[in-house]
Formats: sequence, structure tokens, C-alpha cells
Amino acid sequence: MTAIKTKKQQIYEAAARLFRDKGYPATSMRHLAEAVDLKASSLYNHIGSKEDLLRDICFENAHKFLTHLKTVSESDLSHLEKVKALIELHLTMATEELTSVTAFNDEWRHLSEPWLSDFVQLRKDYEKGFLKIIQEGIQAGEIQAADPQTLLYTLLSAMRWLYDWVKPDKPMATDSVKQELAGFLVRGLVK
Amino acid sequence: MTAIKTKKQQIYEAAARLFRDKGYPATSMRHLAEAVDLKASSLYNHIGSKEDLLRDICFENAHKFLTHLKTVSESDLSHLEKVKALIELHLTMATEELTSVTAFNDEWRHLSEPWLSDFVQLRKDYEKGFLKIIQEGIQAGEIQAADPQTLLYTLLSAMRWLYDWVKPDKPMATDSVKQELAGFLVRGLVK
DNA sequence: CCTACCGATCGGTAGG
DNA sequence: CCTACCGATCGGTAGG
Repeated sequence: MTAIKTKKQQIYEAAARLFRDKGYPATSMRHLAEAVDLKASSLYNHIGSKEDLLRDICFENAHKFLTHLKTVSESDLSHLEKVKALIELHLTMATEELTSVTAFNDEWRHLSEPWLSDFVQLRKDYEKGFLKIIQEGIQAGEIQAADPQTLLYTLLSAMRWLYDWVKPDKPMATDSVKQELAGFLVRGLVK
Repeated sequence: MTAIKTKKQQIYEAAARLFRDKGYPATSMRHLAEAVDLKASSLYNHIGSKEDLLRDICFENAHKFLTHLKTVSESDLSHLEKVKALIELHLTMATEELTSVTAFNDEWRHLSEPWLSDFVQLRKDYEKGFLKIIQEGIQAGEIQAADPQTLLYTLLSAMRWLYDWVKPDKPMATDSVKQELAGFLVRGLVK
């Protein structure tokens, strides 16, 4: 039962993959149709438009990240442990849902208004929440004193290479890579 | 004299900026023409084709990075200091030539063959040279023992946010940001 | 450097 | 789910 994917699901997954590999503007509906064994016109029996695909993928991921942020924020972990938990989240998303995370990081800029502004707001909310944890960690003396915004952007960027480079299923032991990466980042953070 | 830019230079600079902001496929020749106060057809008196722009920008930057890598490699700095010097290079490129570095990082994938393969080779050469310095630093005990490839990719990615986020001339003191970022990365590296 | 224009491809619709 | 087709836009050329 769970193994059966609706055509709509197949289209969304193929779109997320193509957007990641070629970017949204370079992905044509004809190419997408080919990827799911349809003619371009038949796609529109399952979806509304090309931008609907991008929009749904972007906002789905945004909400996923925000939900996790909220959970972590409200937990009773130490500030440094909260940062570690968020790093873990990004790395897990990067390795397990690598088809759609670039949407959250890159492709959203191709949204049109008013969705673009909505999305930018969600991203700002996410950054603000993450930033707050870092700031509290610095105040509590758990995290190296530094410009929190620089730390945040560096963390977020550093975690992006997993999507960029792990594309083909290179069988480098993902878990060990994740551990090394998390270790490197945390070493940079602690005093 | 040096203040006068040829129309060709203006076109290349506007193209680099548009490719960074909208991506190569989403940048139209009509839009580019508008940016330099021409009609689209007039662009072709100065340039060969749209892909010529991308190709020249990509390879120019690739050679810049490779030249610096060679200089640093052949210097008599310690291994850790070499890594620091390369980090400095990336950060300087990011802040001073921010119009064209995304080409080196992202837009090259829109090149067609045989240029695509040529470019990928140059990138591999760069990564290999950088990797070698990291490996030697680990062997010499100057750098924390870890998977060198993970360290390399994390470093390269971490330095990308400067292009991504500093877009509008946000007047955050660039030098201090660079220093904090370099500090964060080096803290993660040293034992 | 422009006007006028080319064939190709784009996202999407009509109608069955 | 397809064939047939739409207007718009693309990169680029001809000719002056």
C-alpha cells in the first residue's frame, strides 16, 4: 500500500530532482513529462502549473525546518546541544530528502510574488529562531563569543555541500561523513 | 584612462551580475541588453554568444583560483598557514569580485560539452591541490585528524555564504566578518 | 547600433 | 491520457 505512489507524487519527486540538478528555469515541462512517462500536456491532469510544483516544494520544506526548529527551541537541551540538534536536522534532511532541500536553499528565488515575499518571511523566521539559540549560547558562555550572524550563515552554508556534492549515490559512508562534519562545525563553535 | 570601460567589459560585468542574481538560464539577452543600454541584437557586435559570456567568466575565475593555489602551494608557509591563506583568498574573491564568483561555484553546470568537461577538470585540479595541503597538514600534526575531503568541502561551502548573503551592499564591516569567519573555520581545523 | 525578423522552444489549453 | 495547437519568448541573424 505504502509502496504505491500516485502519479502526482511521482511528478513532484521528479520535479524536485530536476530542479536540484538543472535548476528551476532550466527544467522544462516536456523534460519533466519524459521523466514520468507522460506527454507534457498530461501533466496538467495532476498538477496546476510549473510554479505550483516549485511553490509546494519550497513551502513544504520551509514548514519542515520551522517545525523542527520549534521543537528544538522548546526542548530543555542546553544551548550548545540545541545547536547540535539543528545541525543534525540539516544533515539528516540533506542525506535523506536530498531531492527537495535545494528548493529551500536556492530555487525559492524563482518564485513570483506574493509567494516570494511569503517564503522570504519564513526563511527569516527560521534564521531568527536559529540565531536566538546561538546568541543565548554565547551569553551562557557555552559558545565561543563571535558575531552570531556570521556563525549562523557559516553553519547553514557549510551544511549545503552535502546536497551539492553527494548527488550521485556515492557510497561514502554517510553516517561517518555526517559525524565528521558535525564535529568540525561544533569544534569551531565551542570555547 | 583606467576609468573607461569598453562596452564589452560592461557587458561582461552586467552578465556576471545577472547570472549571479537570476542564474544563467533565467537571464535573457534582452534583459542583459537593457542593463547596458542596448538592443539585444547589438550585443552581438561585442560578444559571440550567450554561452561565450558564461564560458569566459567561468574559466577566468577557474584560472584565478588555480594560479593562487599554485602560488600558495609553492610558498614556504606551514601547512596550516597555507590553508589560512587559501581561506583568505576565497574570502577576498567573495567580497571584491562578488559579481563573478558564483560562476565558479554554481553556474558552470550550464556549460555544454566539451567545455563542461574541461571546467570540471579544472575544478577537480583545484580541489586536489587544496586537498593535498590539508592532508599534509594532518600528517604533520598541524591539523585535526579527520576525513580531508569532508574538511575541504565544508571549508569551500562555508565560504560561499559571503556571495549568497552579502548581495546588496549591506554595510556590515566586511573585514571584521571575514576575520570572524576565518577564525571560526580555523578553530574547527586546529587540534 | 538599429529595425525587422527567423526557427525553436517555452508553459499551457482545447477537445476528445 | 493523447494530438493538435496557442501566444509568448528565447538566442541569434540579415541588412543597412
